[in-house]
Amino acid sequence: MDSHRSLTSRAYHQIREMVLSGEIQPGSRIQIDQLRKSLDMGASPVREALSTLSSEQLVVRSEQRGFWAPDVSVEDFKNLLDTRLRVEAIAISDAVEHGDPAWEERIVMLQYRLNSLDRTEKAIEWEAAHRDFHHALIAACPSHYLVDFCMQLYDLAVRYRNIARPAAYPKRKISNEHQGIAEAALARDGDRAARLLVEHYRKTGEFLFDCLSEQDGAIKEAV
Amino acid sequence: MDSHRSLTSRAYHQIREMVLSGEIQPGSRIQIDQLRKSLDMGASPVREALSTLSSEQLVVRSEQRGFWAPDVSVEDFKNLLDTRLRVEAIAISDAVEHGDPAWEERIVMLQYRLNSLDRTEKAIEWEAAHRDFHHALIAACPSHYLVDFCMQLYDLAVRYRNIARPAAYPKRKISNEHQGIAEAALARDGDRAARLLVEHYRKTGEFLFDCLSEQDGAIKEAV
DNA sequence: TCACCCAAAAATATCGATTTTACTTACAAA
DNA sequence: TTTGTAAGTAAAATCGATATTTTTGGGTGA
Repeated sequence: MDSHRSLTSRAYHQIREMVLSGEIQPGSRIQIDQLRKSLDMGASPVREALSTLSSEQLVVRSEQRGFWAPDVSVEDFKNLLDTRLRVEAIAISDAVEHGDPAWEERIVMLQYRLNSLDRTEKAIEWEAAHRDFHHALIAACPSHYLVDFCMQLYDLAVRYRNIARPAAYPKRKISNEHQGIAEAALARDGDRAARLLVEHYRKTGEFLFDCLSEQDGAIKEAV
Repeated sequence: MDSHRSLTSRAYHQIREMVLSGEIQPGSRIQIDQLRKSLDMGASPVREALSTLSSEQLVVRSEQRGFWAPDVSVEDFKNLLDTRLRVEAIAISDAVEHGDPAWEERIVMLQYRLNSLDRTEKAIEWEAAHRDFHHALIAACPSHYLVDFCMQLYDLAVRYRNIARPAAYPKRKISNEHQGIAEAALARDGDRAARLLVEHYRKTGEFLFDCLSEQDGAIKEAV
């Protein structure tokens, strides 16, 4: 990729992936020296990457004491989801209002791609396509501030999805939901698109919510 | 301050101030070596600070080519303001719904402090108090994601205010507007608080909008 | 005059080593 | 026991130097 030219950006992307995937456990310490060795680079690029990640909430920095993977909690996930629903509803309405033909075509293309990929067999590609699809929906929103914020929340939500580790994905046809949202967007029905998107997130959210609560329970029992 | 213990955080705050105040001109290059000397420290803390700032949109990073102060434009300010109005309206409604006595007391206290300070004679203190006041209004919003985002947008807006350099501040009594918002919030009238807050920002926004447009005109004439 | 290429200069990116800070353990005094 | 203190250890923070990359400026040929 173009953005992996410098060691700093390689470190950024790799550490980011480790946090999002749950490979680095929530609440656990992130040691610079250890990363430095496993990534085979000096401390500077690692520190820079961690600094950047910490202002994206993907890493928590404690002055003079190092870096940590953020804690997770049902409470936090509730806030995250709730914020996302409301902000992204605004973003998609804006996008529907301002989208041009290129915006439409990209949505169509990505929806097709998403349908072509098997979620479990081609997990990496599916993840990337899913993110691209949701980005494409709101990409025509004139405020890049809003779009960037939505994608930041998207990433944090994906982390919760990975950490909740659902035994199996729900049976409801997610691709149908995607199609509904895309159709509403392309039909320039902003309200409907927003409503369906919110519903889509809320359903996924509640499913994960249950997974998380079970884990919490299991942990408490173990103690 | 507590947060200035490390060189990195000193660098962060100082560079941030330089960008927000307009001391570093929009679009101009930010040279590491120059900063390193003027701040009297090594390159590492400076780079870390710049990395952090770049993911807060206060600095633009161009891979392998260094760092720059973000460009400004009327278009961008429009987006920024518009985003802010809508997101902060949500935040203050939430805060009004969830605020506790400590939240109320802090608003009262900060409004008093703000009124006691002269905007031109005690500019630094006024700025800090103004930021604290606006933060206090939304601080009871349960989603720290939303609150943090609002404050990020607040800072970007302050940058525009500093860059627009209004010859004189408008005559309208800003403290009255603040009081109106605070009263509505304390009376638990979320809708009214949101409406007044939006109005407050929009008025300031349009005022700055004019200043910026004039500057644009002046620049074009000079060329 | 203009476009193009190459060498010198400047600036960024990175590393390895040093310094500083925070945490832990051990021990002594109350 | 509890409290306080001091030495030792581990990790982060920082620095100075080196390696890479980009930019600049001048010269050449069409």
